Amino acid sequence: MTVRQDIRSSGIPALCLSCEARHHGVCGALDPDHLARLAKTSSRHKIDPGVELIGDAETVDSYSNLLSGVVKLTKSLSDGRQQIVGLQFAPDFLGRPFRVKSTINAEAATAVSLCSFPRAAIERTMKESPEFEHRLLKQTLYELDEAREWMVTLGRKTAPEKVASFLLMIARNIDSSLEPGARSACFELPLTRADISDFLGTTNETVSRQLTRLRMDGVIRIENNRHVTVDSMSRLEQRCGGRGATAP
Amino acid sequence: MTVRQDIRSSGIPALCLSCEARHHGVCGALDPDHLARLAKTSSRHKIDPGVELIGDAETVDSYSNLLSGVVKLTKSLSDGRQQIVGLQFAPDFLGRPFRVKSTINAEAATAVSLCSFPRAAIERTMKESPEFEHRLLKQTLYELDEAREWMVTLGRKTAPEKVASFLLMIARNIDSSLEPGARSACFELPLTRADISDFLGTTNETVSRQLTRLRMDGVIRIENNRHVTVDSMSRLEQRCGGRGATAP
DNA sequence: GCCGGAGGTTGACCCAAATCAGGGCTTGGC
DNA sequence: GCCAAGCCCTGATTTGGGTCAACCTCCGGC
Repeated sequence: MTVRQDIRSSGIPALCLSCEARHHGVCGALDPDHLARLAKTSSRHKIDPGVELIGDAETVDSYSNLLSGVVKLTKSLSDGRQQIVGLQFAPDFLGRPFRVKSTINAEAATAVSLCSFPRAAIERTMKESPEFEHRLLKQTLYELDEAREWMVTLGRKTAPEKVASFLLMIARNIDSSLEPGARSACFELPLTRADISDFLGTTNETVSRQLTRLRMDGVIRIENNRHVTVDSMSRLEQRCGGRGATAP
Repeated sequence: MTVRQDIRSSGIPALCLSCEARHHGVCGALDPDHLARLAKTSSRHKIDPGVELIGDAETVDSYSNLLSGVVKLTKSLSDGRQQIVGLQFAPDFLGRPFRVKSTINAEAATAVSLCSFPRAAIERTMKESPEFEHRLLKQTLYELDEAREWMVTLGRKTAPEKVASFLLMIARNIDSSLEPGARSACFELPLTRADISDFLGTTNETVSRQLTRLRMDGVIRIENNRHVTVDSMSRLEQRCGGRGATAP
């Protein structure tokens, strides 16, 4: 409480205020001294869709908090085949600790604004504040869970199930007012059809076909290619291929 | 050094000695006091292939270090489709911090021996020793990298490429004497054909066909279904579909 | 020895999704 | 207004790998 007050009054970027909203914010854990010191080194950036964040000279040696927008993490094979291996939403933390060269590309999927810190500042904070590292561990564990969830989708689901699962995941991440038992949802798709297919391991034609099928069946509506309304969340869930059953 | 001496003389299980072998061992980071206290709570187990480790009453409330053997982490859909989302080799650390119910199944793929600690002891150590948590963060980051690497394989590689990639990964994990530029390798497959297909998102028939194709082409030899000799690592690598190129 | 089951291989067939191709809508530049 | 470039949709065709089925080998039990 006091911490957050202090942040607000000292003009530290808004990201730190929102960190507690999702469990993988990393700043909320800091005491006021560390926060203030970290804040002095921070800088804000606005990034256009399609711009690379990692591999770019300006940001390669920094860590950032994502303030708004969506960032896609991709890996490619040498012949051009590409796979999206993760999506980051505000207020996720961007950057890979303990590693100089990343094998992952990060690219703005939508317009993105972020608040970045020099590598040295973050690593110093990490050393001095165990609680900060603890938060980072939690975010990493969360991302690992997400990645493994998608491995099931990539390896075992059919094309219709993949697209339904994707819509559900986006709905839950974008439409933050969404309750677990909500009957409908409404959001802007942060990705093009081609991006979605890179995420799902299919082609843009297949994504397009499955979306029209969902439209025809009255499960969703789409306006302007991007604005999606899910009329029946339950019917969308049914098409995801059966949520993980741990016991046989 | 002294630490490792102390461990040996105090009869602490061997796992702690091997932790420094791979970067994701977690015990090497502890000071002697913590180590000794942790060691008192430890117990050793031998597990047969096919036995579930998580979901089982005896081990659900504990963390373990894997001493030998291979453990597969799986997720299933309600209709029975299954995906292996991770493999753990000695001396990996098993267990999911900060979470009571796991959505993941862990099962011994081969005969396994492990050394387990009660949940409370590990969590206490984690609180008191930031260095311990730091190691855990590193292991988690490493597993995240592995998971993302496999997402590319699952989403974008063909069946022949998948099988070649799998063999290469196993070779690198099992045959620990393997140098990056080695010309050949030799190891026991820790998984059945069905397991391999669950890992690669295909069927056992496809795995079998691709293995015979590799045999016919003189890239590998197989004895007793499990013992694999890679005669030409370079030709195997060529069939993996082109290692990740970050820049286009 | 006989039997049954698990794991592995191979062939024949078929289908879901990739590929190829064409066309429409929107947006921005000139 | 006109044109070009993205992005999206849809139809026709092809194919990689899934499905089904048969058979083999290796064990362990009795």
